[in-house]
Amino acid sequence: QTAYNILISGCCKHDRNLGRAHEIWKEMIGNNLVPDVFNYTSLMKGYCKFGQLEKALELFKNMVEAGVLPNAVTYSVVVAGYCEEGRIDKADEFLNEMEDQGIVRNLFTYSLLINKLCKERKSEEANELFILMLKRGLVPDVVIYSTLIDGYAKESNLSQAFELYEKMSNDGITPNTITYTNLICGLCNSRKINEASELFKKMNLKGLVPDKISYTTIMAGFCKIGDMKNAQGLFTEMKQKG
RNA sequence: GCUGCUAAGAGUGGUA
Repeated sequence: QTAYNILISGCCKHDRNLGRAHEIWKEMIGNNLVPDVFNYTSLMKGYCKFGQLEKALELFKNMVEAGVLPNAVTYSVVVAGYCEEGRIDKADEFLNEMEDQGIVRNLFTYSLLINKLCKERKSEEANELFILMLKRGLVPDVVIYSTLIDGYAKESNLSQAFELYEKMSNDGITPNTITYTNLICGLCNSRKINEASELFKKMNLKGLVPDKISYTTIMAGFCKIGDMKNAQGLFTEMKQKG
């Protein structure tokens, strides 16, 4: 059963293998195995990821009818599917149904909604949701903070972005490479390359190792203002460090 | 084809 799930989830990573995933699914059933919540969720994720939300919803119905209880992961997979289609309203509705079933919203479900709102450049709404989440007693983590920071940074609302950065530090949550990259990206887009550069150094001083994305982000910032010299310097450094 | 290796969340820029 677990072996089947490895195959199914593996197939679900590329849309061209979705059909294959379904065949494995059928084979599994043909071998008298009853799909469990993992199997359902894996296949549903494949469908959600590649724009076939209807099929995922059908599976959801099937599993409930078969007496297999969806868990928080199952719900969040569907929520991700709704978000993918830009249906935040439906996603939220679905989460209400989840809560009716006695499963509370967690960091993952909030993160999905917050991320989608941020991507739609609705950071204020995202922030309101974030505050609601806090009121419900959930403890934010570095992912949620980074998501929100990115949202504000992308709206060029740098003051809010840095305010959150301060807040998370006060809350004892350590910013990671992604958090810094998000801030740096915001600074670069506002042509504040000097501040971006400072932050990049600060990040290194804190022992964080810039990755490929950190480098390309700040390099793009230098390129943007025509400072090819520094851009190339960073590129050299990047190659040296592997 | 790019970054795969067992179910859910975050970051850059891409070429056909």
